[in-house]
Amino acid sequence: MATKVLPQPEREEIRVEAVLQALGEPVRLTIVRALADNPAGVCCGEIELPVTASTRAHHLKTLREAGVLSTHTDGTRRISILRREDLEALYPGLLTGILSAKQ
Amino acid sequence: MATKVLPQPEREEIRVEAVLQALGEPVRLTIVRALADNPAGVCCGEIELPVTASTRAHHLKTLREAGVLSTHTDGTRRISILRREDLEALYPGLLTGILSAKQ
DNA sequence: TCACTAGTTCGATCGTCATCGTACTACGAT
DNA sequence: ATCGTAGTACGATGACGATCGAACTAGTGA
Repeated sequence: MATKVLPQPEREEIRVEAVLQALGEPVRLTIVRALADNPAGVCCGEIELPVTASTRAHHLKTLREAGVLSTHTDGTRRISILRREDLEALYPGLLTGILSAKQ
Repeated sequence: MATKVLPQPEREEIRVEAVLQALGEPVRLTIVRALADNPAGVCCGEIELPVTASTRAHHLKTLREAGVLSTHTDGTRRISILRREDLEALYPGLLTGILSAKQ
């Protein structure tokens, strides 16, 4: 089945501006919250979003390139996982703070 | 001298999307870092920025309306202060995480 | 009163990006 | 092989926002 990890920045390549800009978009923040609720990873299509599939793919790419999430293939599906460890190492408390928002 | 506080959202009116969007802009992040280094407040013009005065005013307004900083008049000057307490109460760890970034 | 200084506001411009539809790729099942 | 499903890539469009200059406001000091 040869799962494959999609290209993403190394931990030391992650820039805080990119992370914040990625998180500062409502749809993407929804995605991040969904990923936070599912540490095992989520299939992109499972997250309910008010946008089409192509827009969804665009946001996932943005989040991946910013270093917020990691994506690996699983057959025809793509599983995304929040890069908690990396983000916590770089910006301790940031993720927790964001997720603690009462929305 | 009657200093006056410029209009800003109450703590419970602050939205995490607005905060993250405000912080996800390089110039504004520079401003926030400068404010973090000066808990007593900073006069807008003192922060070295690669933009004109009007753009600077625009960014300060954005940050104020997002609830990131507070501004009060002091004669002809305007002093801005990071709303650390409010942000820490709403999103504990967020600010610390961002500021701990090695840039 | 009359400048001078600090800063805002307004309108215009320009770039970026969120969104969409369509076409495409890749995997799985029949 | 063929079809269906999951998702991406591309090109176009429209909206938002970063930027600027110019005009304006307000406080300070001569």
